[in-house]
Amino acid sequence: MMQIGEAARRAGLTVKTVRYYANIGMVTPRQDPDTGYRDYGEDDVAKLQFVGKARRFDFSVEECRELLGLYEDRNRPSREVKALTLKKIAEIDTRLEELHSLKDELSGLASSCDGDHRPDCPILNALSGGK
Amino acid sequence: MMQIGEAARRAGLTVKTVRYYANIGMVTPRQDPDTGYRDYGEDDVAKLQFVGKARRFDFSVEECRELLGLYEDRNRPSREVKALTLKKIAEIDTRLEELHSLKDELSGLASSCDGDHRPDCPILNALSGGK
DNA sequence: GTAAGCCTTCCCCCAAGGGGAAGGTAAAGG
DNA sequence: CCTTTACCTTCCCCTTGGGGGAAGGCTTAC
Repeated sequence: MMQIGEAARRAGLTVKTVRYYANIGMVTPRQDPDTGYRDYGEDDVAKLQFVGKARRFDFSVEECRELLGLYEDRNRPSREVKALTLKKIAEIDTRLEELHSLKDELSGLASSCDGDHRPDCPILNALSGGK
Repeated sequence: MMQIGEAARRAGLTVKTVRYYANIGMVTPRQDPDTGYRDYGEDDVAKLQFVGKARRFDFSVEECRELLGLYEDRNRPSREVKALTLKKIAEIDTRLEELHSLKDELSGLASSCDGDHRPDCPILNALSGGK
């Protein structure tokens, strides 16, 4: 059993983040009745690592909570996990397309602009153009 | 001169958003001293359209404020506008790379998972793996 | 007279924590 | 024994870009 600092270090998270996860009921450690200190076990650290990794995969905190539930359920069908993953991939695809088209438009504008000392600027002209 | 609803409609923004831009001092209309109503002119609507479009290009509100300053300065060098645009393009590139690698990793996990009724799930195994 | 459709300010809400204040606790050093 | 150091606790405000809705004021139409 360890204090929050050690648990955070092992999970690669900040203390603030770990405390936040405790507050929202995602990873709830035991609490020492004497000191009031949170007390983390190995299983808690494993959950924190799991959540940290899922967050890095762009899963939201709510999605992490869901994944964590599946993770703890020894009998869940892998179907559910895969569905969440595919949904996340679809979201990433959507965002990729948006960013690609944004980049194309901005690149077009940038290449049409001299970028010198003179005031004429096609970028501003485009931004002020209708719609 | 028009009321906020009409200005918002013309700029393709919500009233809430237009009011927000007034509050943060980005597009500040005249105020009717009798009714207290905001009073927008054609130039204000043009600015709102400008900001709306820049926001759709993923410029932050602060960046929009900067662009708007340049837009209003008839003598600004186009260099400054181009620099902001290139910076934004670089940010988009960074995000694109992040999302690409996320997608690759998630796709790899998803394809290795049967997604059936059985509990074995390589996705969860990967998420619970070290690091 | 009152209902509709504008407008105003004011305040709380979201995600996912970060920053920092004020104060309790435990162990090591002088 | 006292103090410093390094932990820990709760509490509250801040971030982005507004959305939702309450409570109230106006003019116009019926």
